[in-house]
Amino acid sequence: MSLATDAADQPTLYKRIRADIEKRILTGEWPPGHRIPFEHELVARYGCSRMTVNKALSELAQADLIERRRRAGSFVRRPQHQSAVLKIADIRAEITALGRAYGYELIDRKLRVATAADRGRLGVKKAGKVVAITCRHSADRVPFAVEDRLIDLSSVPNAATADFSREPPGSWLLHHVPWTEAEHTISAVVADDRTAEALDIAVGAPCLVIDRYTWRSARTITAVRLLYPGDSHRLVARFKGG
Amino acid sequence: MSLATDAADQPTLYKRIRADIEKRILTGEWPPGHRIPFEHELVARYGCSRMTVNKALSELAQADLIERRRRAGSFVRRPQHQSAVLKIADIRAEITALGRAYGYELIDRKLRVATAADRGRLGVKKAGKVVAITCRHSADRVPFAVEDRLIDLSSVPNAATADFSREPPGSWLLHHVPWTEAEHTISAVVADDRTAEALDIAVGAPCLVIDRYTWRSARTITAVRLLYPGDSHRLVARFKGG
DNA sequence: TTGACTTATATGTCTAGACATATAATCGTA
DNA sequence: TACGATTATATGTCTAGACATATAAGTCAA
Repeated sequence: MSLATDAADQPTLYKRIRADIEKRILTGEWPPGHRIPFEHELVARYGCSRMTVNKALSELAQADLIERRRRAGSFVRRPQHQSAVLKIADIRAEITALGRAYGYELIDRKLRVATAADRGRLGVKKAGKVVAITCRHSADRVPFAVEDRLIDLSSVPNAATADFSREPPGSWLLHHVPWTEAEHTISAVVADDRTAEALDIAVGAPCLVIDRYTWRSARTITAVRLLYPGDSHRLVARFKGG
Repeated sequence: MSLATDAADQPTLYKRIRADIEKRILTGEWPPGHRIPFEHELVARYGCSRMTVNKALSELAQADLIERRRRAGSFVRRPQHQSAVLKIADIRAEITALGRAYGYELIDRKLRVATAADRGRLGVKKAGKVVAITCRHSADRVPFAVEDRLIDLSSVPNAATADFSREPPGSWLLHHVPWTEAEHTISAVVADDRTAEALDIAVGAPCLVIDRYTWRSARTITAVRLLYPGDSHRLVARFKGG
């Protein structure tokens, strides 16, 4: 994530090793797919112990700059062409973290055999059962977001009996179901009647939309659409570059 | 980033330690500002060496979940009230990467002494000169985004003479000016007359907005607002958890 | 009360080993 | 040739130490 700077600014060895490699990757000297020197080679080059180069390489791997493969070595990764990453734990945590009072309201909960629309949304073919939930999150008693969620009961049978009248489904899932993969799509819409009412905004007002799909090893867990008032809510990201 | 999963899925100790702490943070059990047990306490609790807990804590620090302070301890960070990270190199690269034909049109370019509004937007106090640019990006001849940009000439004097009629300012800056920090804010608005015309959409149609500020070590370089048609454009992020 | 100095302590980095584990490469066999 | 078993090897994790360093907290003097 960060760029290589002068060695003078980075007295520690592992940072220098990391910066050296990072620089070669970012300048294109080592293109995607290029094999980085083995740990034992770097150990020899820098005259340090293996743990030191291992720390440097581990951090580069954590930053997705390189990929490490046992027995094969470490390789420069293809840059995520538009890597948009959005990490949301859950809304309750988000609001609480902002120091505001969290409020939750279950608007609707239905247990049904998946309709064609449900199946399309979840990306499944078989017509199993699903739970459909509509609820509202608020911060300091002001509507913060409305949530429209579908949970695949064949993946999460427990969800059929969970009490979503008090605990938001996102938090419940977070505590009960581990996930392996997720996808977020951010877009914008204008509020329809139902949304406008739930968010207490005007019909036609802009809304920020986050669609999230969550899988557990190729098995769909849940699909959720979150609608935020577009003028008040913002997704902010701050990051370092070179 | 990742969620806590069963210990069975995470055989290694440092990952379990990391997951345990992560879970407590994400569930709010350990709120922002809370002091995490000292390394030596975790060493005692898990019965392992200090390097093992150090690795767990280092990764949490790298992921910005905690902050480590010498002599004081490790503390839960206030989550970037919604930690959204969005890295976009530039629109031209984005469109090209999608395999679509990139088109660019300069709509307006003005060189002026910064107005009060300009200064507010750039976050500077002195009334230096700025370049204000409005342009349009298209993909396969369909409007993709309109860009409204301000460049601080006291930070980037070269921008005064750069030819933005052919090269988009984002690409030009990327190649000519190194940056150290950036901030993105994503929101939603409805199209006004000018935007509707530029994007060839209806007035009142939803638009996704990305505001980006770029700095070079505390010095503002540029402020840009990108407007995308909200129904067609989407920011997609896919990531792994667990 | 303020400022300068000292001290205690938690983290930061590093070492020289160890064993585990996934897997590329090799070899042997059908 | 194709496939299965074996081996070599690079990474993954871990230990029990070490010294460095930033800094919170305490001490003492002006």
